[in-house]
Amino acid sequence: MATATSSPYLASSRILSSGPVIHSDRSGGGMQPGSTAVTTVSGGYRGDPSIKMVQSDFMQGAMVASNGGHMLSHAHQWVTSLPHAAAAAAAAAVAAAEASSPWSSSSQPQDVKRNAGREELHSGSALHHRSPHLGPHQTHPASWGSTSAAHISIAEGQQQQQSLIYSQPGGFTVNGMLSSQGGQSLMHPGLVRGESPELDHGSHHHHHHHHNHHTHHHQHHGINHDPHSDEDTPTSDDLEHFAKQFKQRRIKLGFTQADVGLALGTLYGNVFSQTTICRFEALQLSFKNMCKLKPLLNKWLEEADSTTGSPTSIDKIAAQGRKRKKRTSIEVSVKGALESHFLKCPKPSAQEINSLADSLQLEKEVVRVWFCNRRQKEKRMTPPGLPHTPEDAYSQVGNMGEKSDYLKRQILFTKGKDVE
DNA sequence: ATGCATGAGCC
DNA sequence: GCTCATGCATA
Repeated sequence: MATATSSPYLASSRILSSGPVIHSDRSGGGMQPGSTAVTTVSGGYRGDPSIKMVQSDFMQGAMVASNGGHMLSHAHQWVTSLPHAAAAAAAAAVAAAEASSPWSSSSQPQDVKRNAGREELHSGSALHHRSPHLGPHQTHPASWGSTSAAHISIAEGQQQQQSLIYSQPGGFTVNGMLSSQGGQSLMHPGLVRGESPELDHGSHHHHHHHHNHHTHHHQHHGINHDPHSDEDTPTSDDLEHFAKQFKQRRIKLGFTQADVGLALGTLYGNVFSQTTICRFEALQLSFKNMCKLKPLLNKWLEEADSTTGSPTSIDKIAAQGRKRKKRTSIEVSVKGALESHFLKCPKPSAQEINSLADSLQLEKEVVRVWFCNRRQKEKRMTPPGLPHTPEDAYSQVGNMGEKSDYLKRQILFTKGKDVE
């Protein structure tokens, strides 16, 4: 009721019913039989803290890469689950205020938007939970590597200033209800400060290679330039180094990426997922985003190894009641088609998307989102399609001569230091 | 580790 | 509708 998102899927599923309900309807642009995409049906439960944790931890350890194969599913179906009564008291209150939006009925962070608190972080009590396991793992699934366009534009011409400090869905910390241990509700950390004005290029063309994107220099007000200080906009090199360092320390300390994400929540009120931490370590975030997270992670790092004996386990704040569309699995061949279209035209018009969707037998929305994600991927610090296995890396060092400096260092980066 | 998805804010 | 930050679900 409160939020009327512009999501086109609103029509079909709504919140109601208990337990997973499969809706197999779809209006406008539905898939035809023998479609090229499959929407898997499985998960669909609302966030259960414990499960979430387990999943995250598990994720890091196991890495089975076996794919049964895709079956052609008829219509798409997404699961709707009920925001059942298990909601935590505080959360319930917030959640109650809102219950629209196709799949997510979780409360939105409408409380603290950007601009809210921007004071320095006052770490009350540092808590992080250790993961009992600590498994050595890693087997990277080969990326669908065929990505050729490897030009990364770190922060293109248009600046958009996001809300860097909103609380996450589950973290109703803003309302001062951190039901956890110590209780103290933490405010949002301030860190949204100045942007580096020298983020080059405004070029939207990814069809030629630029080099040395990391070679930008900060030309600030002549203050101190301490790469280790979060007072200053770091260079790509700083970030790269920090990321590596961070990962190393984190592992030594015995924390998983998920642990860190949660700890950040307890420390600063901003919970992050395993995904984000992972992407940070792999430099797969935008330059700007990296800069934003660095101070936080740095802070955590300090807290972490200084507190190397503080058990204090926290409870996991969970995102309750989320109904999200099932992830569409796009066939490899179709991906190829999309990819080639992307190379020709990274920003297809609505019409183009429509026809493309039609020819590929995909929903328009799926295609649109695909392009959005693809574009976003292009903007990451680390170009997509880089080797993820030492072998590949070695083979690449051979003909390194033709690659850009940026790519070179990325390759070396992934090759040498990237160990977990 | 990564693919597809959501949503806020901007245009 | 786009970008950008972020994450669930999956491989």
